[in-house]
Amino acid sequence: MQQSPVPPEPPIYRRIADGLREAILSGDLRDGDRLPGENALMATHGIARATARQALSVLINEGLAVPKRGSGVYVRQFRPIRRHGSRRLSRDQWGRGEAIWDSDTRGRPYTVDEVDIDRETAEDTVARVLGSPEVWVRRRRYSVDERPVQLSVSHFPAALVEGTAITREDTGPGGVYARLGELGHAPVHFTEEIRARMPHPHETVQLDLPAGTPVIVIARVARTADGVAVEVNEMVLDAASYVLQYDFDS
Amino acid sequence: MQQSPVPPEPPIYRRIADGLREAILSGDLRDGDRLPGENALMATHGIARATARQALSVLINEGLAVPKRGSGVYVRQFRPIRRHGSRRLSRDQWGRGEAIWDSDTRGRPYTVDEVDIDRETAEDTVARVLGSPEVWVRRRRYSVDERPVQLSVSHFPAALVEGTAITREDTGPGGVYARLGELGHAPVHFTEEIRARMPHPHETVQLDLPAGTPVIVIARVARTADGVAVEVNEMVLDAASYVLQYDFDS
DNA sequence: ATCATTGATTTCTCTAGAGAAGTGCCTCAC
DNA sequence: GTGAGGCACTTCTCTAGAGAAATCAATGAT
Repeated sequence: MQQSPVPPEPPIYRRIADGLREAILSGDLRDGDRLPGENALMATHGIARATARQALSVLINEGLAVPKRGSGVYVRQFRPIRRHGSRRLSRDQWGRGEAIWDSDTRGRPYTVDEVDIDRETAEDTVARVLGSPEVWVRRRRYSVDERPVQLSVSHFPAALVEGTAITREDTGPGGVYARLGELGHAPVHFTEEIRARMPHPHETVQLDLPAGTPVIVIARVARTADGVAVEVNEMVLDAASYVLQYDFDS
Repeated sequence: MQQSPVPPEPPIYRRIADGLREAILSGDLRDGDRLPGENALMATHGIARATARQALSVLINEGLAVPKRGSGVYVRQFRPIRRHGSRRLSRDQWGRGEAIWDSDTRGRPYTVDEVDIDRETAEDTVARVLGSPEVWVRRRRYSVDERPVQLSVSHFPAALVEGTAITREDTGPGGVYARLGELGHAPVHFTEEIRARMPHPHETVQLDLPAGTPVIVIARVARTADGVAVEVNEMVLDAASYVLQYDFDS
């Protein structure tokens, strides 16, 4: 147990990264600004290419910068979408509460890029919650402003939705929840479980994620008034594009 | 607009990373298992050290592996704590003098490592929400099983809590919410905003985060029945240690 | 004016090698 | 047995250099 009398200096690449990060977080470098590239860092600091790249990779993996091959390295922009979980209780009662984080509140239009509907045998966890091994699965990708921001996989008990519009691409007005209501299984209770992690490779491709961007994973279970689970929906969100909001009373 | 007839092969380091990832996700390599290191990859694939390191760094930045200097590279483990949102803040709990955190850990003991209480001038956003530029700030770090898992910074309007136990280290039974209740400002409405991002350097140090671990940031605003904000709490969570849960009705 | 080509710039991938620093195991002295 | 020292192994940091691939702007042909 010996005390280190002199804290060792951080390595070169880290000192350079620290300096650049400071410039970004302090606002000296703003969204879309160009960072000094490999060649610039090599010249100004007198270091090898690999060391310059290592410094830049720190910022890239932190999600603060994005490299554009053949062009340069740029400060990452962050303009999140606000996704409301439970708002109904609160909205009317105490009016508009002011938000902590800035976000794009005006509703930007969603588009659904890809739709894929199948009848499958569910994974164990999904099958257990839904009480049905056979499920209909709706996979969708949502985009905002031409940018993919969310993947969504919905599971429905096969016996429940067989033959309904839920098994077709166009679910009709009101979407799947309206159809479930018509079947006498209107979802009323919701549970959402939230995690965050680094994306898997296929998620990186489908969401077009740069390095250093985590994903938020939401697993939502919708239940009827009787407590019967009628939908399990797993959503994968580009974390840089979203702020989730939940309002509730004690 | 030319179609690429032959999809180009991914670079070596990526193919190696893909193989190792497959082994991890498929379960061939499990929590704590050791991955082939730099030297092993160099020998088996006939590549340079830098290339082997690049392959391993992919997995490390994805949070799937953790390097231990002088020892090796190991598969990462994931054991989350469940944090209940809308359910945990029930009046019953803090009315009975129980801390909020108790229900988070499901009986697992938590410790407060660091406590720091100050009177400060708040940032703009916090000042605006609380309607008070002067605030008392409580900074805390929570650990479970000797591991730091959460940083928490609470803000209270200075005029409201001046002279109360909220400005002292020991807030007494029931914590700050019980004290606010005694002052006639019991928090009833809650708003939580959630984001995920890569950690800042000081967060990496304070939470002892390995590379490739995002943080979940929660900004909670607590309001009285009149809609007056009495607390703004920003929490930073080790994303690998948490699952958030919110229950609500439509 | 519009389109194709060229060339400079930039990031990306990889090789080869070297020394520093931390870990863990084994051996040896006590 | 118990602790100290040594040694092999591991990751970490960095240098120097080279070609591939993408971008962007300028140039030239139509």
